[in-house]
Amino acid sequence: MPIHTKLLKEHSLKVTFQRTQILDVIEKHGHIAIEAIYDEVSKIHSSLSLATIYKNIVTMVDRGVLREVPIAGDKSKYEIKKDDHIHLICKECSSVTDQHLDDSTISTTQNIANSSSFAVEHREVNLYGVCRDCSA
Amino acid sequence: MPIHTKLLKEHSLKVTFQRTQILDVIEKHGHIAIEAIYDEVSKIHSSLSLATIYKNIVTMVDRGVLREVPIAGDKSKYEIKKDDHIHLICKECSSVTDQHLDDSTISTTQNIANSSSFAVEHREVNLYGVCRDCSA
DNA sequence: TCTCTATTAATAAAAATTATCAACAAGGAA
DNA sequence: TTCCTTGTTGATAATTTTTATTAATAGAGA
Repeated sequence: MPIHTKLLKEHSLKVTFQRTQILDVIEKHGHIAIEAIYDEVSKIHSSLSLATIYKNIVTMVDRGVLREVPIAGDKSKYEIKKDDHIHLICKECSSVTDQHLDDSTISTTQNIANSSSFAVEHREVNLYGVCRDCSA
Repeated sequence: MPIHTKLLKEHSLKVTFQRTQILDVIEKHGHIAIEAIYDEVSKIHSSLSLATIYKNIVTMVDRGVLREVPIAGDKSKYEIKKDDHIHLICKECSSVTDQHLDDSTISTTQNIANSSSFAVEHREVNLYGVCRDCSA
């Protein structure tokens, strides 16, 4: 069974062509904005409605299939939900790349939250700057 | 000289009534969305235009007076720019509170960025969850 | 295959953001 | 202080982004 079919079923969502295409495109790009998903899925399914993208993004975020990555000064991007990690966000080319979030940082921030009696559900660590390619 | 007058002058921006009011409201709330700034400043300056808020937010972010705080599932909020810090973001009441970002976390993330030859300009550490008040 | 219900496409509507431009105000120069 | 230049404001239009509506369609279980 295709990986994204499985993912949808696990979250009790019907497996439609549109949804699997959306997930394929997100997976392929890692992080991608709504308009760009639409542009790309439209290539292989020209009758696709932009509203369908919006609705599916909303439902898949709600169900925990996707996660929104809000970005300062830009549109939000979306990724397949996975364990908390670091984002390196390039302000030149607006690329987003993942990095492992180490346990010490997790526990340190956990302590900070605990001291405020704040119950953390997930962490967002974004480093804004210039990527290797753009600084060359 | 009022603190926000000084802040504007330091960034070579004209000191207008609207700007100082906007900064006062942001300072008072810590983190606040555009529509809410408009609602509050309008109370004491009824002829205020919403477009004026938008234009000023954009220019003050550009000049480094303000910083955008993008939030997953919500509108961006804005804060007076200061050293990198942690945000505790409550998904119940959508409050945002600041916490000190410790040096060890800064240096750990710095190392991660270095290993990718990524030049960090600023860090965004957001912890999403439920605040003390809302979990009571 | 049939049936039920969720999903899609198309489109309208609403909400959010940006652009335009004449009137006005801030701040420096005289 | 007054004048002048230029940036800012307010009003509004235009654009962009997102959500709602609804009839037709397609997925998934019986």
